[in-house]
Amino acid sequence: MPLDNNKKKISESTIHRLSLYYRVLSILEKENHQTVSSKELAKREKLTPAQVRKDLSFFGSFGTRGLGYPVTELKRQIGDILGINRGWNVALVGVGNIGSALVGYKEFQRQGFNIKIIFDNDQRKIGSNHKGIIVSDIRNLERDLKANNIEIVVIAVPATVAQYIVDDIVRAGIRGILNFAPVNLKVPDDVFLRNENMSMELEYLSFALKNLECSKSGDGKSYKI
Amino acid sequence: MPLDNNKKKISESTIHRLSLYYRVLSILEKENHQTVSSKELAKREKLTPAQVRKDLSFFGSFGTRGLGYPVTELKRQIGDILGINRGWNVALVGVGNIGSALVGYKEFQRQGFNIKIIFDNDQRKIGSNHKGIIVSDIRNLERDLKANNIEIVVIAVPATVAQYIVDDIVRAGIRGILNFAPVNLKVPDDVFLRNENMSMELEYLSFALKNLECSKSGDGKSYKI
DNA sequence: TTGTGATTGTGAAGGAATTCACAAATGGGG
DNA sequence: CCCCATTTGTGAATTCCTTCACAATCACAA
Repeated sequence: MPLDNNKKKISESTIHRLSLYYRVLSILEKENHQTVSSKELAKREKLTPAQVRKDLSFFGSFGTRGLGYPVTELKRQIGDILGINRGWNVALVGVGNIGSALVGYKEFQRQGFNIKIIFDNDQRKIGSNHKGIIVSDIRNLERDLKANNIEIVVIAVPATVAQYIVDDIVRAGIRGILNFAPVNLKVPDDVFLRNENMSMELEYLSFALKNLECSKSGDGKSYKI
Repeated sequence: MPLDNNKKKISESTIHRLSLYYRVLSILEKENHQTVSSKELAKREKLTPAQVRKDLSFFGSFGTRGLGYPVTELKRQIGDILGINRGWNVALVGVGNIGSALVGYKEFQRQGFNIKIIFDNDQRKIGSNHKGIIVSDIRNLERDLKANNIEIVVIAVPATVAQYIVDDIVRAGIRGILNFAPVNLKVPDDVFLRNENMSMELEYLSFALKNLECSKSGDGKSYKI
């Protein structure tokens, strides 16, 4: 048993919901709301007020009884928890279909993820300009990752080569990887790998539509067959 | 109490795992495996064998005791369950950054999602050719959705206009919507809406890296703080 | 034909996540 | 200055999901 004492377990879903709260709070802030109740927050994300309060309570007491949560302050707090206030240096590997879309994806910058460098192995792409960033040669991956203090790498290369790229990235000391290739990558235990599987939700829709006659269940989260 | 009898509840996570199984089975098929055990299947997706067997058991008995599951047959079965064998007519709204990436995203076609028509409201884009598809005027949305027998619509428009588009889509009778806009959309109860939030996994990485010193827990699914 | 090793399918147990329910706290109004 | 309406924070209860554990079954070999 390692030193697990006085450390609370935070589930993956709680973290994902923090992302949702953050987004809603950004909107509320623009709409000039001073405070927001767990009830309102829940309604905007189709959750329960208790869920919102419990999620937040893992990290502290941010609200005022009788009033709710201070919008701007809570947004800052969640940003701190998620670590997106500080900003991150991100590299992108692969400027194909998906890659080029990600370079211009405003939402990333807005959340503090700054794409500092882009890699590709295609001579025709290397040296070209994408939204102000010159595409680098993948052969200089390790050197350039270090030179740019990259902390997170986004992979948008064909599935067939993704594992080789990941191996190089890990060797370069990167601990955080977001993978868009539709393949399961192997990384050491001390590296965080997350997958973005864009077909998954479509397949869920497909399943839901196919079973339409059986209708949605109450919470919209599960289906009868 | 409605007529819930003899209807099993299938959770969202089970469906998502079916997607994973399907992908692995496609690979195993290419690698000419005849059969696969729950153990092997589990290993390839970092799950437990029991999980694999239970997931499948919700839908039937596809394996042979002592042998495992027949690769090609199981792939077909899961394809049937997910509804991706039959193919779906998909429309895309918005050919910006994300939209144009999705048009060329091979994985969609491979899973039976065929983008038949593309809409935009930008006069400069309407009429232009994207991977063999001529961009249609959003003003003809309802007419063209019906004319093309569209069943699923993918939304890749700016967050500010997404709700208006969705309202139109719902009015046109579409029951399945995949939303890439970073905003929470309202749809009637009988419409299936799924969100693809590409920042979410990056934010999860951010959280994980920020809390690195506290280390990963055993299963890599939760973190101590 | 029968024995053996492997693997499924599944109730039951265990664990995790969500919801409930209420005491504690607060701001505002009279 | 105190009461009331409101909302938080949180143990306890509940629901949901995963894992365990083993009987049932099968292919294959001898």
